[in-house]
Amino acid sequence: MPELPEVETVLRGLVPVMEGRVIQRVVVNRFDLRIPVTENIESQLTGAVCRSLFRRGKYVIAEFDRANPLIWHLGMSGRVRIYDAAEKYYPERHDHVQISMSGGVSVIFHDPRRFGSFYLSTSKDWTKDSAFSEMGPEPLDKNWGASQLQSKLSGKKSPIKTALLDQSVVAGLGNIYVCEALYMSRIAPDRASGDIHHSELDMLVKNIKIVLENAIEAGGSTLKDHMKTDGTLGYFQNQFNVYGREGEHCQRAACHGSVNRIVQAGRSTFFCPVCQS
DNA sequence: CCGCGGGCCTGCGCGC
DNA sequence: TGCGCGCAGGCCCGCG
Repeated sequence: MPELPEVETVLRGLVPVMEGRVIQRVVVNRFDLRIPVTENIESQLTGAVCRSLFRRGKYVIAEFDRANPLIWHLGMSGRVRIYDAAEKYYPERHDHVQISMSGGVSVIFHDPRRFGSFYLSTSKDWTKDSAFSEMGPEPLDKNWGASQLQSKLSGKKSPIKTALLDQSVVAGLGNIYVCEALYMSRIAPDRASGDIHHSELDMLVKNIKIVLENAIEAGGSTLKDHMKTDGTLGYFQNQFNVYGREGEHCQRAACHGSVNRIVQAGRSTFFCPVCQS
């Protein structure tokens, strides 16, 4: 799925069609996502005004006037399509939820692997939902820096690659951007988290922010293109330095290394063993 | 408590 | 062309 930048892109596509509008109809085709879709979600959301739509980590949250917040996650394969009033909806396999908004726009949640979620929080306060109780800081928050990261990593023996995937350390990072940020920072992925010097973490934090901001910017332009064509909000192809480039020459001109792939905690890690140490 | 492996699902690309 | 396998950007659970 979608890591933070993709979720942010989806969010930006949804805000203009959902925020401030009334939900006119909800159709759920499948309730058995990894976390089941709330029973009766159709009746709970029909007629509700979407007050605000925002992102936390890899989740999209919608707040309503008369229903508890919607906790929406795209899992690994989740996508969103948008049909405006003039367009015909062409159903596809794995279209699990359709939301019709006032103004005539329909939002489709499509997720082949069904690792995503689409449920109403049991609390009026979304922060009380268990998805967020242990969630770490937002990496793009101005207040998130090397000291905040270091406090989460101190004493940790797990490799830095694995630690950065832990949403309680920092929210929103996934396999791709962790690999990219470590490469940019010249930090080897198998370094013990607790041993990484503050100055290195400072570089790492800066690069995490840069890689995420660049991806969001790329998503923004992709979004513009997609909105003109098929209305799909999903992944966008990005130019990665190491991710998926096993065997290729390191992108750093002066480096004679090549991209290696190893498995850490069951996940592929791509890195250059020459310039990352 | 921590860290890892497995499981949840379907689809895709690869090698044979 | 068909088939089996490995792999996939996430997250939770259980085990050692």
